[in-house]
Amino acid sequence: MTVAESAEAAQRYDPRTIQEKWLDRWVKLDPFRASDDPADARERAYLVDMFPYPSGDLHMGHAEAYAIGDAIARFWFQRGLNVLHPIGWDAFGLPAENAAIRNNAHPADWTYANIETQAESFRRYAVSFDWSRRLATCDPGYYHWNQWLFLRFYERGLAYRKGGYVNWCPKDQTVLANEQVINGRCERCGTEVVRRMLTQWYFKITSYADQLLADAAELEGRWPERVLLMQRNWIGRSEGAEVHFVVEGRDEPVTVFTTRPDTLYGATFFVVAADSPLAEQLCAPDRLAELRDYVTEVRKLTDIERQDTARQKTGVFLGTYAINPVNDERIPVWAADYVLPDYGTGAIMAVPAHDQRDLDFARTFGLPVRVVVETDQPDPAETGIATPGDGKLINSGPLNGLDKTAAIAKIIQILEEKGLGRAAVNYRLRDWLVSRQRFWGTPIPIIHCPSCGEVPVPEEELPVVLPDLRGHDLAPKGVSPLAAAADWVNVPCPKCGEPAKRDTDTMDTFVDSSWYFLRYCSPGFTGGPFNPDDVRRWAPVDLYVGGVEHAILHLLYSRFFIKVLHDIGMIDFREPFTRLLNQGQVINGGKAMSKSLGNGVDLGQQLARHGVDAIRLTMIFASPPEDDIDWADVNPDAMVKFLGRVWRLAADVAAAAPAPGTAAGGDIRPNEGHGDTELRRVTHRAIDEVTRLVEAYRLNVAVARLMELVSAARKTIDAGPGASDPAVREAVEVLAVLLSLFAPYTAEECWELLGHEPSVAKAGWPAVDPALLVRESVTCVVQVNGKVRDRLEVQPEITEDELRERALAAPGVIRALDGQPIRKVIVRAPKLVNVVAG
RNA sequence: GCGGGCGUGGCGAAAUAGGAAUACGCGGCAGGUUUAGGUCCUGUUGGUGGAAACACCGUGGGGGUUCGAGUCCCCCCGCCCGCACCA
Repeated sequence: MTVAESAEAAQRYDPRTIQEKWLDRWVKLDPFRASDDPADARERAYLVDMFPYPSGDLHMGHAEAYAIGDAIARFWFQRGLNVLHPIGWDAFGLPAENAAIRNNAHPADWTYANIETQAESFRRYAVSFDWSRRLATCDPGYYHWNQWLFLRFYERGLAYRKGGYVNWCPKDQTVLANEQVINGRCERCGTEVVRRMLTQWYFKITSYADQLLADAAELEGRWPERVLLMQRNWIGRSEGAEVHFVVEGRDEPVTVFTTRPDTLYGATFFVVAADSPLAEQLCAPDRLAELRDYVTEVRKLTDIERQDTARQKTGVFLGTYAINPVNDERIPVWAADYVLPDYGTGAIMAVPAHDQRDLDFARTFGLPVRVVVETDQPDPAETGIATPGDGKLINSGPLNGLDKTAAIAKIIQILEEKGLGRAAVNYRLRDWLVSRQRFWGTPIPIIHCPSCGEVPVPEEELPVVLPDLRGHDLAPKGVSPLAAAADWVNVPCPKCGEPAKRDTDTMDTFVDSSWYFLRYCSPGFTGGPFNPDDVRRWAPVDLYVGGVEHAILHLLYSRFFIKVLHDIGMIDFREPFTRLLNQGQVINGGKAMSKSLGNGVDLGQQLARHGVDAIRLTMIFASPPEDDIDWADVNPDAMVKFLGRVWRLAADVAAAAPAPGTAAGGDIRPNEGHGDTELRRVTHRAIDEVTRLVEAYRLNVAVARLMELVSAARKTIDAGPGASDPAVREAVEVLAVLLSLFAPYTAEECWELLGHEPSVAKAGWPAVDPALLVRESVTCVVQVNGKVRDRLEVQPEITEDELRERALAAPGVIRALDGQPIRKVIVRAPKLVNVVAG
């Protein structure tokens, strides 16, 4: 490089050189360590970005999510808070196993290699993490505590094993939780899920259904409304009653749940889920063969077919009768697949007149329909349209004449008095199936002993470390690959010492992610999952940033875990995430990026082409954080251009008025009222507005304000007092600090050009001079009949009378009035006058 | 079907508490700098009419409340998301 060339390079904004320089310095400086010092008086703040799954390198979606979280974390740092902003990896899971099968390697090799790649990319992406706290859930030092927590759940009856129908993914050869079945398909691979009868481990999340629902109210306004709504729907609380029906030939009554006990007199038949054990129990012996044939047919249906509501109703009569407890009527018992075995009690009373599904069934099989709620709608038996429930009860004995609410109360009272039923609440939520027949997960710390049964692994023997199994076949076979590790499986029973076997299933990875944000508080702690003192200091998480795809799964499970830990007495709060911010997705050409569409955008290439700062700024500026960004609609070069303008401002200031020595600590130099007042007003308004905008997560608008500040500073240099004006230095120093939230490399470089060290990250948020926010004059809009006809420059403190007078004299007003009489004048000093005429 | 959200320039988007619609950026147009292109800088850019001043229209459509509505209320249309035989 010649001297002339290097001189020119020095005057050009060069993102690449800047990046390399600061990346190096930050590693040494490590500016974002959270302080655990109890004597640190700064207010603490805890921000967590949902941790990534280490499948390859970071992608465009990560770039958006972490740019948003980082802007807010850096804002908190600049505001002087003691910020905890950690990172880790959700490192167990199927893709690692599948990659290991493909490459005949160990899942750990693939996982840890990807973690290193992502960690390096995070550094380059300049995210303000406290790197001393990084964790990976596949470390034995982490999953040790999954096992420990599992045993705490087990002790309290919150972890249990039961047989029953489960969702089974034939491709992944493992069971799935209900939450992982999306439209009848596997959440991971999209394969249609089938039902299988298996014995599996569950967490009793249903015990917390009411609390999960009740506490959601506290999150109102702090979590996105749609997430709360999805959770409420998922929990699916309904109020009603349980009613006991005696079935002829059976001693024990059968209980049904109904939300409409008031229509009990309209029950004309009884339906039990065909594939529940109850169906066989209620079936007359001579009908058993028919029932079994029917169940075989039902089994052939996939969940997707079964959920098709347009499907013709099917079922079989079981040859028995149930007795309606309020009128002793004999009603036939049927088995059908429209009644679900695992909702309510798996049996219903059918009221065809007022329930569409029951009516469809009744019409298919010629069963009677009896109207018990009087409405102005035509007869359901004729129209095939069930009439809804609001009206006066008829044909219902003591309920006649009552409306719905009164009838429900009355019938519940009658049922309870006679011991025939009671008021009841039912939830759609089912227990969380946590065992998986896969290798790469946390081993379940239970030993099965032929004589002692389930025996917890003693605490001092934790962690139960995964066997290596390197070179073994990890391919899914429907039983856990761990079963093949004979040395590992066969152990003496901890209780009796006789030969026993380890449980070979592993835990759902959502167990790992249900509490990782507590582990960050003390990642090396060996006395428990977390150090309670540290958790008390930092948790709950003040702001949680991540995608809406976890609205139910992860967020519901985490809330459940926190409630259990609270009840165990390990923590003193009941909700994990005080605020939740769901960022949008990065799409391309209106569609999600995907290999099959060939519309993927590679983050590495984007960063190489435009630089980290420009990509971060593109992500922030494109739209509000919650909205999707269509990469086809954005232009990172525009951000490069903007960053170049900022850099040149700093270069101009440095050249025009070299800083008098270096200001260590890096405070913005007090301006003491010098320089161009107009620019100073713009600067202080920018500080004020950006502060409020970032606090409200309105980051795209905050960037727009920075752009305005850049334009104002440029004008002052080129067409005003020039680059040596103190107001210009002040503007550019402020700009560097504000910009550091979004474009840290460029901000650092500017800060250094302005004569500061060691890092803009240590600068502190600039203070607003309130005197500069007061406007000298205000533009008053003068309307005639609501239309703007003139504008006046007025003093902010102008009186209503004076303003009215001036407005009526304004030329635009006189012209618009054209002699019409004035009926009314509305004055909103100092901004608006509306003259009503005619 | 049920529940929720959203419709603003050619495009991404702004608009404290009902008070200047379209901030900021992209794209377009014009000019300056430049040998040229690019870079950079400046101006301009909702529609219609007009030389201009200016007028009229304009936030999916229709109605309403109000001195005043992108914002509040009612009806409709369109798009997106969630749930979906949940008794």
